[in-house]
Amino acid sequence: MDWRSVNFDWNRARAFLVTAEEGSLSAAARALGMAQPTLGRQVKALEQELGVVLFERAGKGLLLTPDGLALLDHVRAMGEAANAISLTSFGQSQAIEGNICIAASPVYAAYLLPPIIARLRHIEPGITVEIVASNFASDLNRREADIAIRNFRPVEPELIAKKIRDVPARLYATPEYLEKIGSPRTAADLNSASFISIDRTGAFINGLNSMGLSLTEKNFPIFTENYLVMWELVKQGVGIGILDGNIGDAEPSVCRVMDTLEPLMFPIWLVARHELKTSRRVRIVFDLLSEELSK
Amino acid sequence: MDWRSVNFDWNRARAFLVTAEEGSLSAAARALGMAQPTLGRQVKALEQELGVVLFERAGKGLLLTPDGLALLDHVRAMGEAANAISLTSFGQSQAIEGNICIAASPVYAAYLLPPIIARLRHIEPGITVEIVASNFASDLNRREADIAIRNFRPVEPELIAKKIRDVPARLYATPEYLEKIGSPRTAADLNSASFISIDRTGAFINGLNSMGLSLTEKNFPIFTENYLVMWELVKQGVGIGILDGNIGDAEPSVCRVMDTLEPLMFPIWLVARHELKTSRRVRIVFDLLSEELSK
DNA sequence: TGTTTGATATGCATATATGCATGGATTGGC
DNA sequence: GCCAATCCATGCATATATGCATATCAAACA
Repeated sequence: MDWRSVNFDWNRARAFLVTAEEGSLSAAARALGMAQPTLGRQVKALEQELGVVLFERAGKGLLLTPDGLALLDHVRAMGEAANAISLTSFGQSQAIEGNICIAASPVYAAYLLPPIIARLRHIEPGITVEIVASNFASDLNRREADIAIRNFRPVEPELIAKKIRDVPARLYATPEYLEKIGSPRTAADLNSASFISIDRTGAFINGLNSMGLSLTEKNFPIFTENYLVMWELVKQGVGIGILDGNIGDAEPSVCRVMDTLEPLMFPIWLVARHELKTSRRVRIVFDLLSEELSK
Repeated sequence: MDWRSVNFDWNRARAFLVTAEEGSLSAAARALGMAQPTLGRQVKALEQELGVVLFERAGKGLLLTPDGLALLDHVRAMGEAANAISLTSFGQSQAIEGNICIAASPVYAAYLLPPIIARLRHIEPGITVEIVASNFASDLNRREADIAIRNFRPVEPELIAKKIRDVPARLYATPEYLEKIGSPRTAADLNSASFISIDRTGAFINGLNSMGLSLTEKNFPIFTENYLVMWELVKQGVGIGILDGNIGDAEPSVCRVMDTLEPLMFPIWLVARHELKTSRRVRIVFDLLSEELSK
């Protein structure tokens, strides 16, 4: 076969791809962990090598030329293939040493993961861990994470998912706050209580009312989208918040609100890519997470 | 997006692809026009980078491992895309044939441009060149030229201008002439020297005096508006002339006058129409001029 | 068994690419 | 209209990769 046609610098194609997708050399350099001048020179070199003007240098940022646009599709294909190489080789690597990236919600990342990570580091000191704490489901297929802890059944059919168990969500507040609002014992007693809201859409109210309460918007004077902030507010005695029962029960400064209330149940799913089946490292961490989260 | 998964050395993937397809490092090196040790090191580095053993080193030739085989499909996909990039860009770079008109002063046209044009013709035989040698700024907007070399910042805001660098203007004469006037070493020694003037307005005298000389009209017995004529007069030992230091220094028959004299600095600007951004042909010539004039 | 052939590794001088620091230019906000 | 922020380009010291010459190795063959 004649390989001359692929005999250009492939790294420069990578530079072009990331630059085009990110929109600027600086952003691309940050994404790739390289220096901006390096990427600039690589793109310029690719233009010379291919004899095509890829970008218009336009003061702020770069502008893709029509020629560059025409090439972008093919470069994207290269990137997809490169991604597949990376994922496949990651799965085939039998080395236990290496990095594992775990995605979880901020609450789980802050309160559930630390002791598990500590144990993992003790058992397998060769494994380093990266934690992506986000409320948004990380894209495992793009390797934003290797393992994800989610509270819903994953929709991606190509992913491996394991349901760990159902956990209760309960209401918590400080004893001082509960005393202040008259130590509520029935749902009606909570009609004048303050709740810390964690969404704007009203789904939170509906969820609580489905537990048997009858709350209105006036019960939610405080809003934050951040669960950790909500929890700190609850611990400070500002109002009532809802949280995973296992985490709430472990916090000594708060207590359950109306223990008789039936808790809201939700599932914990552990999700991984197909490489789980071939990579020892992923398997070890997955199994450990599964075991610890079942407790 | 997360680009970490494509952030490995793509050239090493190319090395793996061609090696696997050709069956040996030596054959792959021949196909790619590289040295065999280079390819061997690239493949080895890829194995380390991915944490996968790709080849079994077996005395005669290499043997693909199952892991390597699993990756080969994805690497082939990369190669296919790379091939598409190469073909597409080749088709697009076909359109560079045509004429380019370059405007420059007669001196630059005579002494700076010829080697650059020669190189351009060598690199891009499809491009033909027209040179407008004039002291008057050609009107690019009227397409009197596509690219202009000027010694001042262009005033037209719609033109694209790139400052190449500042060049020194120095005094030159033949060694014989300098000896004849007493080998001048100070500014005062030049008070009886003959200069070849290249303007009538007196700006030339003022320019020289701003360098530290103290000349009067009697020092300018010869006038020509043509720099080339002036330079020939200097080379014939008629008197002292001023010229771009890079051109003057390259002329063996003359030498600098009073080397201690601080040279008069003036800029070189490369100017083009907005078309530069869309025309590969203009871009190629512009970049070449920029590169060569920077030397 | 010795020899030839075609392959992969290694040492070293050199070429090439990279990062850092900085300059220059443009945009957006106050 | 000025200032700050952001982005691209350039110069230079350094790190990295490459090529050449050569050593080493294994298999085929006389």
